[in-house]
Amino acid sequence: MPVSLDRTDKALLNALQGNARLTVAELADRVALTTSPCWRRVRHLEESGVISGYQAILSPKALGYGVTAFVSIMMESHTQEIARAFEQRLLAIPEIVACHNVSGRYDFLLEVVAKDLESFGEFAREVLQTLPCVKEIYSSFSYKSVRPLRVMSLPG
Amino acid sequence: MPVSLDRTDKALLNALQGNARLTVAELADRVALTTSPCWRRVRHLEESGVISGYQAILSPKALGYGVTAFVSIMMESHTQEIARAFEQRLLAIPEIVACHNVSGRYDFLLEVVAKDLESFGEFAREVLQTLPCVKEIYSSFSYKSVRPLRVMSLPG
DNA sequence: GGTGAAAGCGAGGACCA
DNA sequence: TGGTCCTCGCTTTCACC
Repeated sequence: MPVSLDRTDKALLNALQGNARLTVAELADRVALTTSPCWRRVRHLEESGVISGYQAILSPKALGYGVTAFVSIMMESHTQEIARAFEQRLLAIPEIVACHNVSGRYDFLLEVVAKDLESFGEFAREVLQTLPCVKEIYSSFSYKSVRPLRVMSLPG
Repeated sequence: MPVSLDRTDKALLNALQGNARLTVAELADRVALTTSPCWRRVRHLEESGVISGYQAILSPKALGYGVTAFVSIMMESHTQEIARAFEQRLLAIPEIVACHNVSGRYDFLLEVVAKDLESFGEFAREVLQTLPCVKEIYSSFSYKSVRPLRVMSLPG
């Protein structure tokens, strides 16, 4: 599944991670190519699945979400069906921004946004705690996002 | 800081979170507008900071990163300078995809990618453990990303 | 808030080295 | 692979409702 990338591809990916709206002409400039080969490379990166999509990044603050929390959830049991059903429930909750099934002491790690601490408390009590088969919940709040943009740097 | 959004704005944001490359014409279609007002709305969302940017999303798998780990780090001390310096160190490490300063038992929560478990182990030992003032590290591995795309759903 | 139209530019393809 | 040129359609910005 890994795709081999040369220096130019990596430069393209780094640029597009910073700004997905760059025109092919601007991209071509940055990697010292003309538009055609540049465009072909980008298309190849898309088709090979290296670029899985383009996303507008929203500011939680501007949307009124002052609190970002990381919530670890321990399940009471670990059967396939329970996990699958649980994941479906999680997907339907809009406050959950990201969600991983993880190893270790807890089974799920969620990233949750809320208006403020109070409304997070309400959310935890009324939504998370009432999910079936939840044994334990641990919440940790983000004081600050050290790396505001999720980026996979590709040195190269 | 919160900006008030009507139904149409939310629809635009939901659409752009799914695909930042949608043309204004396509967007206008989806929200039953013509291109001009649609374009004005998008620009307003950008200028008001609701849309903080546009990003190409890369596939860790396609880049050869088979392992995603969440690493919790406990510091030995908590002064401003130490935290600041520590954060600078973290920012320079390309394997770290995301990073938050958090409350609770641990002080930092990192999301890290690695080729495989073995190379993660090496990374943890040789890079993370050798950072100054680290007291304790706890790693948890992602079996599966339940929500592949980070999205803030905006119902309404 | 909304429409329609005009100008300019970028995407995407055909073709060559 | 990379480069040149060409065309269609979209973006962007008018003036106006």
